[in-house]
Amino acid sequence: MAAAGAAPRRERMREAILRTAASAFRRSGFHGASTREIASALGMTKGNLYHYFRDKEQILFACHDRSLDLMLRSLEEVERSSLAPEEQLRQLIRRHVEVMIDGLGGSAMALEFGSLSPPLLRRVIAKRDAYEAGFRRILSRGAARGSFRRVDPKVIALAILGSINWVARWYRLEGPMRPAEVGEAFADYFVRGLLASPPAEGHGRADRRGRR
Amino acid sequence: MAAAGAAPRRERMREAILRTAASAFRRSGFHGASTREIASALGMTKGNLYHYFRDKEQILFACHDRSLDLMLRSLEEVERSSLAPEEQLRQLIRRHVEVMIDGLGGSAMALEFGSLSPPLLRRVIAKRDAYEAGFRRILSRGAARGSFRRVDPKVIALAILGSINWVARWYRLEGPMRPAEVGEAFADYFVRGLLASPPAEGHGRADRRGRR
DNA sequence: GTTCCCGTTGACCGCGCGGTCAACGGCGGC
DNA sequence: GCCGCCGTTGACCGCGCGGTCAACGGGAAC
Repeated sequence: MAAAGAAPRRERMREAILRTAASAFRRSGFHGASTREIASALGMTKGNLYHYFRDKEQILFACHDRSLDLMLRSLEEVERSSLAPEEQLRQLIRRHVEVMIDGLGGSAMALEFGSLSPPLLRRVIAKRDAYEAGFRRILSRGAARGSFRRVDPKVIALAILGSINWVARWYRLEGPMRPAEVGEAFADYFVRGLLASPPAEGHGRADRRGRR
Repeated sequence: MAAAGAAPRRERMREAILRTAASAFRRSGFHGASTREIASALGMTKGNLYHYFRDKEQILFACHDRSLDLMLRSLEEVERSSLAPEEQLRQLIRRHVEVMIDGLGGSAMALEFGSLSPPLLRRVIAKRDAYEAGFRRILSRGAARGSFRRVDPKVIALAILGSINWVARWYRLEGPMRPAEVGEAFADYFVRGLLASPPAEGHGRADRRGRR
């Protein structure tokens, strides 16, 4: 056989399992989705899952870990670019939305992680925190340049991320909107709420605020 | 006796159970939280739960149902008021955030409902849809008046609601922010992204912005 | 043709789950 | 002072879960 696939057989199987499992976890929750059910959706039996993952928890962990890696890669690329902060933010939001929808495993960020044992939980949280920190960094950079209003980056980052992660709860592939359209709408809305001056024109030199 | 408490004993017990259960469901998921664990957090034994609710599913259903009723009541009050749409939206967001945090272990709207059986699920979805419809109505009304930009009300409503529901995932009472501050920050941000003309800083709101 | 290995199976295990129920006890009504 | 009732218990049940393992089979390597 030629190395066309590029991904070793075993690795492709692991990925298929993660996709299926993530989807089941999202539908029924970690404890609600049985290993039998996941296996059967893949056309195999439960025992076989354990040749690819040590246990169920490792599957949940891998879901989170992979999708967080995807997100972190997006973040890195966007930050390395020379785009203005508002454009960086727009792009990051777009990509996050698309990973959330297309990268089926992607929606892992919306899964419960309360069910992970402390060591694995710590690793997931560390990556999630790194991602959130990047988000806040972009907000702060934009504020420093004067293109964004000065907001609390923590709360606003969580607001934006919450919206995006929630997409996994309502988006349906059969629906009328393409993933990219959702991403565009979100990016537009969230960036607009941050801009110091109205987008169309007018350098309305924002007010100097500083109470409290 | 003196009707001071106003709520019959039994009803108060039911409410306590719902609070505790909602919190457990949020932490571990519906299937991950055992009835023994919920009962023990209330200082009782599992069997006793079944004197207040027929089964575990009824508990989850009641969580959703009550918090949706709260939200719908908010919506009704806000819509009946004569406030401008942007002020209605601001208030609705504030109240939703606060119910989410303070309310019935509040965050029921953020719980999985995939575990409900079809008949109960339908009832929950009906109420949720009614609430979302109200949200969209306010957006459309604002657009009709020219105070809001013309956006897709569906997507934007889901964006806002996602953010708010996500609060249940990260808000900690021990944290630095008061619930009302989160609500204010959200209301401000989400309304600003919708306004057709820049805020102009004079809406008589007693907001305090700026971080330390 | 023979060997070996890896992906796969299905029978099996113990556990903790959701849910049931007979018994009980303390308090309010009389 | 007695009765009846409601809230509460804890022993109990069957089930389906996550996880294990001996056995097997078919394709690649030689």
